[in-house]
Amino acid sequence: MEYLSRLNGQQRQAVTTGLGPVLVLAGPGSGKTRVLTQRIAYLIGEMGVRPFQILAVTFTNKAAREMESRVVELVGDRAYGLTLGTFHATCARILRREAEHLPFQSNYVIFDTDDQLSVVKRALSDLNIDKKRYPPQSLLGSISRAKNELLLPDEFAPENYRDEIVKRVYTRYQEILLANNGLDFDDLLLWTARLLEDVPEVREKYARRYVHVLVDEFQDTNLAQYRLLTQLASNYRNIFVVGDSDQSIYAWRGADYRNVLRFERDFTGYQEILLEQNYRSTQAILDVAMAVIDRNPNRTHKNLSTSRGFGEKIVLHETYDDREEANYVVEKIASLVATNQANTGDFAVMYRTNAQSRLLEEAFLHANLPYKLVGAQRFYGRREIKDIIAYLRLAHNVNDEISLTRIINVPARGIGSKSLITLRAAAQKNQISPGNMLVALGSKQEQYLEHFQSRMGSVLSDFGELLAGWRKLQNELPPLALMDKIIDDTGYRSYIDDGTDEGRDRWENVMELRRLADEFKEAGLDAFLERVALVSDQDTLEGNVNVPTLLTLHAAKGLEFPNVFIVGLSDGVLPHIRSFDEPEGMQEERRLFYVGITRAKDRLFLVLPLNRSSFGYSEPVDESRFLRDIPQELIKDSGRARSRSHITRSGVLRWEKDKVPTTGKSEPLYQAGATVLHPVWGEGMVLNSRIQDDDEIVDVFFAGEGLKRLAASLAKLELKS
DNA sequence: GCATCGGATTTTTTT
DNA sequence: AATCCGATGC
Repeated sequence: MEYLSRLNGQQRQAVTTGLGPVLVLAGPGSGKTRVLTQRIAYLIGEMGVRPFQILAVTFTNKAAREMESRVVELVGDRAYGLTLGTFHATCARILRREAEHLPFQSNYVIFDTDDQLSVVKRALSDLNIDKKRYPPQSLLGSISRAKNELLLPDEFAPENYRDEIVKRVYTRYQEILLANNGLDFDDLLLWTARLLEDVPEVREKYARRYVHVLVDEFQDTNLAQYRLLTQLASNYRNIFVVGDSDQSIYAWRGADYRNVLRFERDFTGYQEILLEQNYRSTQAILDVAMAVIDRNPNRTHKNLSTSRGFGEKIVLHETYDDREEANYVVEKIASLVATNQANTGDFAVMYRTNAQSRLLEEAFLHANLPYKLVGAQRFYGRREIKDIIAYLRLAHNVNDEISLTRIINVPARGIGSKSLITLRAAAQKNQISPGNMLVALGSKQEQYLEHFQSRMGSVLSDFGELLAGWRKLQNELPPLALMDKIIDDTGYRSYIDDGTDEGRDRWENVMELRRLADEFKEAGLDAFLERVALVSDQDTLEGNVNVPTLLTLHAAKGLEFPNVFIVGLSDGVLPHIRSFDEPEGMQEERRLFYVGITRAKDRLFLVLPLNRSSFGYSEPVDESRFLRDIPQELIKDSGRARSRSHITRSGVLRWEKDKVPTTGKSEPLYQAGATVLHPVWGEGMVLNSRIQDDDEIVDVFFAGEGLKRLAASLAKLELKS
């Protein structure tokens, strides 16, 4: 129990509290994860609770993994059997196990946002609704909101004409999903919650098993998640939730702060514990954060305090435009690293919208500085990855028509839209799915051939034969082998790798996916597909790469960095223009800014461009209204020139242009972050190094000299440890 | 059935 | 600026 001594009084109270409902209100940096993990350890180690009786849910796999490893650190293999995972993954598993009670089969596939959009479009065309008048995106939003409120199509009560349309589309949408044996993200929560509410024996089973339920980021739960939790905790009422309403930034996807009120109402006699002591940031940063968040109405003021001291004032910097904003960030990072004030991995650059990452990436590439970018889209959104996954999904579940439509003619095999329409019609006539019709054609069931012209029939049968083959192998081969067979059968490699640089990149992405598939030798195709469907953006954050991180403010939640840049602080970006109409939205923007600020441990840089390019044009922009709320005495006197007219396009340090690194065989001797000694310039910091033509090219930042590019064979560098 | 061109459209945030 | 969609021609 020696670990308990490292907790403060409130934390210890939370960790060691007895049975019953507990609501922990935890400010940023107050050791929330620590409390959760130690609570689990305490239950296992001191209260004699068996791990399989504990359920802990988070929002991202990364948070789940981190909690798991910390629990293992504390109690070792006594943690074995613990249920710890994201809401979505936990639900996905329950649904596979309990599929017999539900209107789909256990080998269902999970539809991502793109798939969902395809389904909406299908529904619109089935119903003859004009998608110009009813944009699929917005209909999908309405459907998703309904699902988050646990409303099935026939329970959806229209309040206006648009709702009538939504209801019709939603009805058709859900029919299509079920016909495809597919579930969307919202369904995972919806069906699990409904299952627990509607089938008493299932509820009993889980409510009796899970003696303790723990929830991270409670402020981000939606109604479906809340109802799910109350069902799970219905037997023992040992529910331990941790959250911070000031960090609620997901209302737009159904998160409902009223869940805190519901909790207070439904779990009477609950204990409330406040964690206010901050262990992360300097007081200067906390003062800025409080100044910003205090402007939100209807909240109780939290007094964030730290024992870390005041620290450095924050930096507010204006640049001419967004391009120079990116350059400023890169230069600032380089100079802090070069002057030994920080390590390369100590930085995060945060922005409101994903599109803002592009200029930043360009600036980093230009300066030859490595970086990492958080965002699942980056990988899983790629065409080649989606193609391969669609093939696997189809092999796993031939009813998945969305995947079928995606790849039936990729690579081109002469099955165009005409054939597809004919296939669909024929399948419908025979009361089977198009996938099954193909499999039948491929298995030489000639009776179906009569629906097609001879050439069409033979191309379809050929493809059906392939599909039938994969389907058979799907259970025998590990995911990687099946993937290779598909790539081989379809000639996918020569299709994608056309000899261009882009083609090579695309093939490398496929190789990356192969590597991931290889990790699922034992777990199987099921688990692999679930994993690729439920990756979150944060999950793409690799742990130990020691380079700056680029990420959205949303993705930054739960993380911390010594030095944080928040860029694009102009009105319309942060707060985003789409939130201008409703005060609720504006308040959420403010919380988003607050989340960003409170990620910083030591230094905070707020950067704003005076001009911004959008759709190809550069326009002057106003500064973010949030900046006006920060007291001057917390801001370092820098960057904010006497007059805005002093800030011009000129005088920007441009880093040497160079070619992309070649593919050398050996490893660079000098690693980014290492200190080297040069006979003339003295001590410098390695920013980047790569092998080029049998030599090593090293970029070194010398405090007095600036950035120098050196050839290792000539420069006589000495590596200091 | 497929490639190409031109015009429209895009940008909120994500499990 | 970049991508997507639909119409057109081959």
